[in-house]
Amino acid sequence: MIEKSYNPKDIEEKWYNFWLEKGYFRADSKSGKPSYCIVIPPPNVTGSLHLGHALDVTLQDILIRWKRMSGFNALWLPGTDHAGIATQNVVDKELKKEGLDRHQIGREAFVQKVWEWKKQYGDRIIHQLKRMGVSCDWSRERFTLDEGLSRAVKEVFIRLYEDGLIYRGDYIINWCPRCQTALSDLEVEHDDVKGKLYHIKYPFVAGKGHLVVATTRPETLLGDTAVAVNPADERYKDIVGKTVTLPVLNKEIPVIADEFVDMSFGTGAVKVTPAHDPNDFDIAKRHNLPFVKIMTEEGKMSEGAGPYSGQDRYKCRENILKDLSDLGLLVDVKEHLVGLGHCYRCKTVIEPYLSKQWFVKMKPLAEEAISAVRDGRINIIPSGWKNSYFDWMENIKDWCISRQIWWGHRIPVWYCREMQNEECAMRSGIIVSRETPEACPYCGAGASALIQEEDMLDTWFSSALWPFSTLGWPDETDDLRKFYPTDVLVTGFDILFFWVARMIMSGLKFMGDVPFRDVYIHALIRDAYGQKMSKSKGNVIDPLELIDNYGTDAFRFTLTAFAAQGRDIKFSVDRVEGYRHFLNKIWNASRFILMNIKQPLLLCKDIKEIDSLSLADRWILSRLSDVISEVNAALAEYRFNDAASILYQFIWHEFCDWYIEMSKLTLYGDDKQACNAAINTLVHVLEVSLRLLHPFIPFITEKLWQDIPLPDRREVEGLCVQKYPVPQDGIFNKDAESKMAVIMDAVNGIRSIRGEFNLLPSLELKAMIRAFDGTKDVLRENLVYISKLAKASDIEIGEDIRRPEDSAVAVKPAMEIFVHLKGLFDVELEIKRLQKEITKINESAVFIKKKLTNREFAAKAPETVIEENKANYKDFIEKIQKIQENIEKLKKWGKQNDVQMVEGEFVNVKQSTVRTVEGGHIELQQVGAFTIDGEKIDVTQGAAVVLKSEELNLNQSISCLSLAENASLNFSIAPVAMAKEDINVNKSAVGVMISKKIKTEGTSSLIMIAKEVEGPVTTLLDWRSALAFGAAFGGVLGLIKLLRSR
RNA sequence: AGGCGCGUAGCUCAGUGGGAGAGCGCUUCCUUGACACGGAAGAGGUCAGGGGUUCGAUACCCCUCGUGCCUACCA
Repeated sequence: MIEKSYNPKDIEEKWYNFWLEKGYFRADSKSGKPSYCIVIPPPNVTGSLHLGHALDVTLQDILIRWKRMSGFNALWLPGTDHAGIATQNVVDKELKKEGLDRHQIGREAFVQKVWEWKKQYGDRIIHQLKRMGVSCDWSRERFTLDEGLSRAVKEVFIRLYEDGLIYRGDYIINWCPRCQTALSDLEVEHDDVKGKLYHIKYPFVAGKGHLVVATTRPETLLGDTAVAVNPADERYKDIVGKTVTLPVLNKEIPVIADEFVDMSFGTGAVKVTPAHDPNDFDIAKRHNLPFVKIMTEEGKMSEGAGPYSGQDRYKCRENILKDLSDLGLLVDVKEHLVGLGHCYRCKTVIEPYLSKQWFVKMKPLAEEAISAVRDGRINIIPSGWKNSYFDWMENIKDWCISRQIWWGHRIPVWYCREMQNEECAMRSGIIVSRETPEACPYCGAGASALIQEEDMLDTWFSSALWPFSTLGWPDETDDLRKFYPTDVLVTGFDILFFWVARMIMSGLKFMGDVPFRDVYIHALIRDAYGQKMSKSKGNVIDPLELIDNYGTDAFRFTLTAFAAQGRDIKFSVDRVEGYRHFLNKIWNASRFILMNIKQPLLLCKDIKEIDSLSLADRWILSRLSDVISEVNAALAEYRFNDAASILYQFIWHEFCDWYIEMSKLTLYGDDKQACNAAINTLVHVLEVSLRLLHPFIPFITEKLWQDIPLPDRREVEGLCVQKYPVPQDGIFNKDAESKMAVIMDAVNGIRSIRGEFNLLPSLELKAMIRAFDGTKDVLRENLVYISKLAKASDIEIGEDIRRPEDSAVAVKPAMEIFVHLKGLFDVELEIKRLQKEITKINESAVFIKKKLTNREFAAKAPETVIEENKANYKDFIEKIQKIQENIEKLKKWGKQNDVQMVEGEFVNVKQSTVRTVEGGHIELQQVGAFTIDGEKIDVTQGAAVVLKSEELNLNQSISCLSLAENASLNFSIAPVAMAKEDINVNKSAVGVMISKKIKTEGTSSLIMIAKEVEGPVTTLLDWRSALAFGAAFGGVLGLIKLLRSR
């Protein structure tokens, strides 16, 4: 027997190992099945699992498991990324702890160290992924620095170079002074920072006067080689061509005219620092200005900065401002918001820096990539991201790919120092080669004359090849033939440009085909307040902690349920707990079903072979069929959250709340055949549901599925390789669904009355239902269900039912339900209730009426809409009328139902004792009868308890009176209704309970009876309070006051 | 500066040109033989505000406010 509640820890590791041992995740490059392939966005090898990964892989796993079960040769190719700068930084830090720095130990030793690090910690992320239950083909795991992938990187570099798409040159690049490397534009994060705009005087060399320039970076004036104004600027018309003196350095620089200058900004005059600003660089190129570098790679002032040489860039700013101020050249300082670039790895402020780097020409590559998306060869989902994609692609700039780091792919370039002939010189001695060259291929200089390029490639250069390099490219492998193009790429939008766009470009260039047909872009996960999670903010939720606390399945289901397209996810732990409850529900439903499979097994192989399916059976099978199509459809469109909620709704509210409850009737009944049909249906629906749920919550479904004693089970097989359900696994049956709707209406109607009158769930009700024709027949045929689910032992159904007195009503389409309430009835409450319902319906009715009477509507609205509205209106009006009739009737009754106080007396008292909850005991006195005014009253249910002791508390014995079980009390009392009206009591009151609770097998029901007035006792609704109350006031046997209706 | 998105129940969010849904939370009742990680019944919304298109707008368009993000060379 399985445990009472679900404990994920017991099963996850076991079944993951089972899957691995069976090799279920392995794809077959020779398979004849259609293939389906996803390459994982490779996490950083030194990273650890965060929520973003968790979401990403959960969605991929859902797709892969779904496709695998749906008969595809599914390959999910896993791997990790070497993450050049990030990994290098990590190892740098380690070295620092040892008091070392990578330059001290040298390049080779450092790289060796990183490899060791990778060996030691590189598996961590993989282990963490496995805990997510991912069904990757681990036999194909790749690492971007693997030999094969490195070969692909070299090959791509060389081919791009040969095609003239890679070049080397001096340009302004983004330089991180801390990481000491160039970065691509994408690797710079822009943040608006409060800064200042300084207005500085540049005196004219000839004559008096000066020009005022505005700058946010005064320290760069040391590298100024001109001042620029707009040629159209009237203010400076006569100044162009003059010479000004560069403050502090007293260098003469020209005033030039360039259209770039924005006349409206600052003073309209710009200092030009060609070596430290990309715009100034362009201006300088146009005007042949000199380039003066004033900073070092560490972000300190260099010799070019003259007297400030050696100072930190910010210290220098302070000093220069002071000097300018002293010289009277600083004329104004204004607050100014500056968009500052920061290194995406270390957040250091980026320095635009003139430097010799390698670049990829992007425009030619981008063109094809744009049309691939435009013409639909690649589908971006949600499609809103297409705009961003096009926008970026159409304005793409060349990609700086060289990095001054040691960990990664070294640029396969050598330089010939000798350049002995023209060709060699023409090529600047650049040798691009797959192998280390023995000699210069141009001038024949020997190996000793050749120096290898020190720089490494941007990590994203290798990631861009991931969809084909992992499949074996440049070799023409079976995998490549079979799985390229891959089917879908699942990732967050944060790497759309970094990675997705570049993969598309390189796939098209080198494979001649798109790398994937769909790109599914999911949301980013934020914390409960919508903030991005980051270590520095300390708001990071560790997925492994969630897994430990709630289990992988609950975590996965939460992520899935949240994964609505196009919105960020505000993640909170509470939600995970909620979905764990869902798993517990599944667990217990399974437990119930497995417990009820009776021996010998009567399980049938095919549910369609079972005759004598009941309405409930047919209904749930029909619902199942529908759910199967909906889930498949949702998955096909990447509507993960829809799929999750469809399943949640079905399992919990249809299967558990309705079907399982109904099945109990047949399960515990005498009809063997019906019972067999029910068991088969239960098992069938469970089995199919587990298959349906498997991609979402693989562990619990596998475990439970293994526990089902299926007749044709092959012991060794796992659920994860079973067929994914198709609609034929259910049996669609419209008739059953509409009949069930009638039954549900009836049950809901009765339950509503029970709930609103606060009647005990255990109280058996007596109901009458007025219904006609088909509805009547359906109700009659399925009376047992209504009786069971609504707890109504006595139900009468007919066309000419008349509403009994003291009954509450529920009006449903095609039926009116009356529930006898007898003494429990409260006219006022019922009238209020019904009037409220009328108000509600009336609002809708008025609205529709308005529409229907509008001539334009009748003329222009589509026929179907008009019909629909008419039908709705008719229903509303009928309902309102029926309810109104009921209200009228109630008002009449209300007059007769004056409340009276009646005295009564118990007779034939026998005594017995039961224990109270608190450890005391209650003496029960069995009563043969009960009289009021000498008239003998029958008692239907429960025991009337009279507290007769003078001073009782709960730990003392309480003498009670218990009424005979088979007696009946015709004018029973509505305890709750009374209590709601504030019963008033005084000290002479006697507490009376009519309660089944006191009987061993009983349920509870409570009545406080009171005489005369003094203070409300509304709160005395639970039986312990009642006992206490009775005890406090004491009581006298026989002195009973009853509220009596009529 | 431009672009994109969001604003729906107390919270987190679905959703659609024909008068609004879920989960959690809340209120009341209940230990009935899978489950209190449960069952039953309720309460709760001018669908941010204003204008327009339409027979009809929460949905489509425009504007405003609030909010988040992306891109960008404004010194």
